[in-house]
Amino acid sequence: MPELPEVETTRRGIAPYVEGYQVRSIIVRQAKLRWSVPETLSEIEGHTITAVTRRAKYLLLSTQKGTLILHLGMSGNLQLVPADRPPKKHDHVDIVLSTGKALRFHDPRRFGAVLWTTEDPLRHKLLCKLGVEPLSDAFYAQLLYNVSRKRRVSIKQFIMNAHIVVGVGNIYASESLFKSKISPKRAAGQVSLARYRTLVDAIKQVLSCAIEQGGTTLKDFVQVDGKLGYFQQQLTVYGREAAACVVCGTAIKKLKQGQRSSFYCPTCQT
DNA sequence: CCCTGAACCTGACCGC
DNA sequence: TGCGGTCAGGTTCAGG
Repeated sequence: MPELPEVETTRRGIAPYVEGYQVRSIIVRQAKLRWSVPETLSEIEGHTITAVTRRAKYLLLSTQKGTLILHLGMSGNLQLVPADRPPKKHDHVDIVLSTGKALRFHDPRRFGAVLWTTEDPLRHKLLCKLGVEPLSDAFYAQLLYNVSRKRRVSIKQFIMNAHIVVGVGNIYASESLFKSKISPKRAAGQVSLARYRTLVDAIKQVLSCAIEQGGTTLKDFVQVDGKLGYFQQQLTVYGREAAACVVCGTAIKKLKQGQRSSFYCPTCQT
């Protein structure tokens, strides 16, 4: 379910109900997620969550004792529910708070993760090799240009590589390339500095716009309050195979790149 | 180091 | 109604 805007929307949604409150208990109904939920996660019980932050698509719940690391995978979501509400199918983990509410992790496909570290979370194995945040000043055209020289991988796969830049998921990768008029098939090493400037701007715009909209570009995005996000009909190419390009009317094409679907306008994007 | 493809898992949908 | 195949918003890992 989540791309970066959905994760950021989730972070903003839960923060007011979580920050400053104590964790009463952890309930694990299904420990087998992407990685097993560690037994040591119970160490968080009795500690106060001091901050909810995000790195890439990971949510970090900090306490004095350690940090709970959450990833929503493909199909995960977090909801704030009364702690005594009966769990539904795929409600794998509850973080029960002293307020009587629980942060409930739901994830049918179980590609998500709930981890615990007492070290600096940014040094964690999963976080330490991540690329730059797309909405930060550390993400700029010259960086992409330099890193992409001699790379033959497609530009689409290149911008989705989390070692380079994080948070550009499959939908927004297609959308950003359309906005910057670059073919997803073009080799990353064959993209000019000028075009990387356009692309970086497009990625920043597409992501921040989606965050402003509340991350509701995804049709089944469930917000923290349980409401379905209002699906904005604003995707210009993703999921629009054979439909008319919003700019020139050409039929949108679909192709597979690195096992993922890409959508593009063969006329506008070169 | 770079690149590709398999793997993890469930559910929805489509054609027969 | 059932069955098999395909597809889905992510990411790591093994191997060439």
